Amino acid sequence: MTFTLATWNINSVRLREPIVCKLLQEEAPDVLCLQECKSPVDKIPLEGFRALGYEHIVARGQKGYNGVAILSKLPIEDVGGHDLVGLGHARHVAAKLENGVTIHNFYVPAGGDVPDREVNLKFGQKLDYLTEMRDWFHGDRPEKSILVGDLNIAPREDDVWSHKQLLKIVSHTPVEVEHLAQAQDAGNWVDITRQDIPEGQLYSWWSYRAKDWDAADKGRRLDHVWATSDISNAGHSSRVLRHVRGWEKPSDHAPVFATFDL
DNA sequence: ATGACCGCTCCAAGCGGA
Repeated sequence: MTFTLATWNINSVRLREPIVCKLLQEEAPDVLCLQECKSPVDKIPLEGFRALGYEHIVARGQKGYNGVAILSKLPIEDVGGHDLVGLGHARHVAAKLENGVTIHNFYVPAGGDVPDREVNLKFGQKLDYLTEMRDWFHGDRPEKSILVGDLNIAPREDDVWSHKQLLKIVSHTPVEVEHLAQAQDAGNWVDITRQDIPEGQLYSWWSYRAKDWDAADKGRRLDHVWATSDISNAGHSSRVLRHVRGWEKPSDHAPVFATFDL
């Protein structure tokens, strides 16, 4: 079977409901993973999603911050949410499809402004979050699994508009890239997006602050799709829907899609 | 400086985003 999954940081699910519905109508992924819902679960506007065939939803939410949700046309089972680092944040939820594939949806902490844990508590929490991801996957090796989300790190030189200018900017510092690589290695996760699109600059986020995000094109690839090798060894293809960044009242992130032959 | 915006909240100034 062909299975299409998308991940999208939508920066408020209530404000973005119209363009979430537009994406579901135009692209019809089997599963859409959302981050930064910024809503308690019982306040997520589900009716429009249900009307489009997304009747299966698992989510974790909190008021005003964070929040992750998995919308699915296929039946899914809620297989838990991990509160890594004990922050009390809604940053992870997992769901299992009837074919046994597990989907992890993560929203890794952004990490604040200063890339130094001695002066910036949030940066330390981000590194600790990635360390706990590593330890979790090292102790409980994932199989038949897909991991997506806003991981808030652009690991490769061609994942940012200027490697040199971003080396000391949170999201592209060497210490973050190393922590992300260790979490990836611990689970033997394959970077599906870069396996499918190995060459060239590729971004999924552009700041709201730029006057013309498209012309400036100072982006970063913060949103990722990973899979275990039992899934990545079959066929797959990927795309970033850059044009969605230009929709009415947009998120600052574009959705990242992956299609698998399961 | 990428660079002066966006969305949230005890409703409005401050936090967080990255």
